[in-house]
Amino acid sequence: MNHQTSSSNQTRVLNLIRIHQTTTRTNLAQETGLTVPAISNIVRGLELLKLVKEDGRAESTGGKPAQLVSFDGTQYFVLGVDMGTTNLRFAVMNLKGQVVYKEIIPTPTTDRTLMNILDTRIHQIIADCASRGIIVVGIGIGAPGIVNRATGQLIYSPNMKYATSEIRTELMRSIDLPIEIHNITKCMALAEQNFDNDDGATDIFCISLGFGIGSALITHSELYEGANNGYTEMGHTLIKPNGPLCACGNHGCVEAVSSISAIIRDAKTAVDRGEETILKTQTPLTGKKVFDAAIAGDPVAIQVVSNALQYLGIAITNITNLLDPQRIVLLGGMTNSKDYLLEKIVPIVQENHFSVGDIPQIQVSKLGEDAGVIGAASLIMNHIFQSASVDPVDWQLTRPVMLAD
Amino acid sequence: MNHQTSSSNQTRVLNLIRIHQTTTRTNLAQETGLTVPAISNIVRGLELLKLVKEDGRAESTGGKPAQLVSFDGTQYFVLGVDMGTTNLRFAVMNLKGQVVYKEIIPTPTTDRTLMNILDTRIHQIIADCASRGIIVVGIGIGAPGIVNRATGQLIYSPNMKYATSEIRTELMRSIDLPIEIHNITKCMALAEQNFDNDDGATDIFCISLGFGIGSALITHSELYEGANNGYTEMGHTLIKPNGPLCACGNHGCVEAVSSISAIIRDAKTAVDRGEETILKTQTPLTGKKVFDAAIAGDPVAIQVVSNALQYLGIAITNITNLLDPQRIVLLGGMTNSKDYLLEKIVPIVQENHFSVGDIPQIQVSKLGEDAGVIGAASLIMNHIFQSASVDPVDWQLTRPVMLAD
DNA sequence: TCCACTTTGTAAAGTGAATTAATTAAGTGA
DNA sequence: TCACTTAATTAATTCACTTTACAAAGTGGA
Repeated sequence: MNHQTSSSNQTRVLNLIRIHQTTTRTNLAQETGLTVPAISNIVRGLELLKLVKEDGRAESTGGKPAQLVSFDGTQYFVLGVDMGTTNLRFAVMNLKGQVVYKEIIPTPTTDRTLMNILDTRIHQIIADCASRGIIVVGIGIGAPGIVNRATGQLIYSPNMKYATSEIRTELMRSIDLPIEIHNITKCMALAEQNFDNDDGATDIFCISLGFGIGSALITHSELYEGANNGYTEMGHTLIKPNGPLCACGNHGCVEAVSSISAIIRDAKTAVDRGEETILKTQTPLTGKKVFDAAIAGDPVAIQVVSNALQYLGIAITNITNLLDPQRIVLLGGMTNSKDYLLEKIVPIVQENHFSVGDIPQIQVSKLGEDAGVIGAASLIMNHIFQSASVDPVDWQLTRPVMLAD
Repeated sequence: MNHQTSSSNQTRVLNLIRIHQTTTRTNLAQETGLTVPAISNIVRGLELLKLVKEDGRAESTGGKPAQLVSFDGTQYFVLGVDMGTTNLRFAVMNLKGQVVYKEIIPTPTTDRTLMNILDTRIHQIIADCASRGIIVVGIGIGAPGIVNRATGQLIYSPNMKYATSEIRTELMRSIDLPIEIHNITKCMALAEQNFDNDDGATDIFCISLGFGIGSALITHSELYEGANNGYTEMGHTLIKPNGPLCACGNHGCVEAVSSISAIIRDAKTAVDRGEETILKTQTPLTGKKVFDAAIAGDPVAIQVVSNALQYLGIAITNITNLLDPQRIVLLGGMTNSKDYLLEKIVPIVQENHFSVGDIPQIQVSKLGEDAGVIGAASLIMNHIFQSASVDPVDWQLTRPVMLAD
């Protein structure tokens, strides 16, 4: 029987420990197919890296009780930045996604102030944390729009017009830490995989429901990138022929029909038409106000929200019929109205899906508003998890599909 | 630098040689990150297995000319079976997909005759080949409908009503060779990846356009299976609200609007309405006849086909916007009218796609009617490619994600 | 309270696939 | 012909794993 060398087995063992949170050497040996002495060696290495720690003993199962081995995510920290269209969110967290520092500021409205704020806040936060003994090992950034992760360029971002395309390159000039940037929904998908995935699903479809609608897909336990620059946007699939104009220039995109922007637009139209609704008094209108009015029974709000969610439900049904993922996760501002959202959408999918058995799980992320920053930080964390090393030198090697030297 | 042990590196080297068709040891060393002596060892092993052969010398590049190493797919053979709704296709081919024996018979119309025919023809073909010195090492079967590859069960197949769900289990009773069964479009996707993939694309979306419409997806260079039984059917996504009734029971599925069945149905309806068309004289109507009439300029045929392809074009645009694959491949009976098909569909995608740059490649498979049998055979071939072994004992090991012992 | 048994874990020797280093082989070009 | 380049093998070494043996720490029955 041939097995694999440590560099590879070390990451396998690390990730098994991470998934189990706490386990035994014997169990790791069974799951990997390696022998117990080999596992002992590997675990010893991970302990030296402070990625794993001994954690008491298990109950005896008829013999010597096993020493428990558990993931130690508390020794290293990553800064995640969520570049939202309304707010910039910063969070420093450990490798378990536990946030130790958080900051939210309004998104500046011009190109230069945006870059300046990003640069100064990042420096400040890293310094603040350092003074508390918290050493940040890398920075992950999530941005709305199409991002080329390899080059770090923001390719297309109609909802983030004051961002330059060279955010990462510019920040790298003054910051001497690994920096990664990616599409915010793709980041969220990484967060879901790392920190909201108790059943270890390998195929997860994520939908972020905010002013825009984004999507991201995990297949074979890896983020699906898409060709070239990765235009993987469920929000810009056609759901309503000859429907409303979308920010992308087409008509009838899911985003143009089912996003918070679309709901606010339709609510305003109804108010302007003079329809009888409590929304008249709620200026400025927000998505949450329209949802709350619908939940409270306001007929105009119900009409507006139901219309949006009807199309969204069909769009999600098409995802289940096309991809049959293990789980569909909803994220973003709209999930503030979690119960109402699921009550409306799940029955639509159940009624229209193709498969004979059950539909995939459809759930709202447990990560809430932190999903973005945790996902952004996951861009960096995944390097650690996939190389079993906290040294950025080792991270490069594993990225372009196992090229050595 | 740590690399991996032979069992894993052997498959990497084998597949690199397969992709290059012919290459040099030095080049393999560069691509794998291994050293030349290590590659030499691995290649020697593959030569003993008769999966690789020496193949002359390269031109000198200023020093000793390199010995060329090439993939030898001619020593082992696999039987592929395409269980079509109208025809059963059998083909024996080598590991390069080169067919050495082919047979097409009409699909029987009852359960028992279907199983009997399958059983007797497979035995006969294997015996015939054996007498010519062609040893078949395994059998792959592609079936229309939902297939659980792990259990070998046909879960759901409205277009194949005379098939039992236990095709594989029943055949295994009398055939002492590895047998695999999977959804036919998923098989075709494997064929595309193995034998119609010169640029080494890692993310490919395949659509089979026949009496039904099937789909399959390759991501991260691996077949995407979907949850549970894998209901991954683009043909049953909704494209036309309140559209025609589909075989699945829903209304307005892509299959109900854009398949050959749908085209024939609409053509018949037009004829029945008494519209002026040469299709009146063409009984029984077939998909090809309607396409040919459209190509010849018959206005009713043009109307029927254009309507089907308009919806198909939008459905494909939604795929590009959602997944942005490197390539979309069209297969199945409708691709007999390849030029007309692409002329109609590509402009629709170009007009409606979301991405700023080019749309993904959209092309008709070069494998033609053999795509099904080659794909079915690929179920077996991939075991060889992924284990670098022709011994079925080794195949089991690599399937459930690297379990040893 | 032993004692046989089970399970866990380590220590030490052996294995095998990789590495490095040295050498041979086979070309090019001045 | 000679210096140089590139290709490939051989031989010694390294290192992650395995195998084997044994120690440690529990259970349970007489």
